[in-house]
Amino acid sequence: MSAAEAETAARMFKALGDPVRLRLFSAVASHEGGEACVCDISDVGVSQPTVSHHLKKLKEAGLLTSERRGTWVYYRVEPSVLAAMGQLLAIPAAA
Amino acid sequence: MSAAEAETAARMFKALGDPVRLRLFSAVASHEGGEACVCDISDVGVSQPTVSHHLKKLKEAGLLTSERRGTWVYYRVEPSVLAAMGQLLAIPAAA
DNA sequence: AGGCTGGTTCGACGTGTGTCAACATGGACT
DNA sequence: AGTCCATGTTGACACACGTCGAACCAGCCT
Repeated sequence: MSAAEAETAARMFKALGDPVRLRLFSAVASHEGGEACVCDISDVGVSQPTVSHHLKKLKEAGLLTSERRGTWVYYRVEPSVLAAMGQLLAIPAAA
Repeated sequence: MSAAEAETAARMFKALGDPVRLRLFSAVASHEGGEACVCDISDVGVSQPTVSHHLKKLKEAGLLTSERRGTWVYYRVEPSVLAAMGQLLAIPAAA
């Protein structure tokens, strides 16, 4: 594994390396229709600005995409990135 | 996903959220026999104490186990933890 | 015993990260 | 227009993290 590959992949793992972000990500992923508005998932024990901050981090890492529809902002998971991470873990597991 | 579950899982993702650790982990996993001694994988661009520090972090996260055999210390991946992480990513990918 | 090589631990330094309160933005509704 | 509500942004602070050099431990070798 090259240094550049590691840099890219580590950014994704790092994005999930926080309990709050992991719960937010899981909440979006398991929500009906694969998308959720912020108001539905902001009960994770931290203040609302902190939720927004973490969602921004997840978006920067490429794990989520956001879209504004009227008053609310909806977040959706990016399946391709998820598959890449899963494959990265599956290879050593098979060996 | 509960707060306790997120805490545990986030520790594993966080452990892989560093390029150096990701390369070390990948090197151990892809090494012959599923195990590697530190001297075989310590060419990742950082000093040797730093390598030891990161290996300790991976061990604390439950991703690696270490065993001393004579002069050398061998590290090995923990397959069960790997499978748990993969499942955590596979569930949202399928939905 | 004494030295040599491989690994770990310690102490310290700079940087990054998570968190919040306060403020700004942007759309809906009257 | 003007107000309200849902989000995002900014600034600031404490804490954790990555990194290194130096000191320290654990086995082999002569």
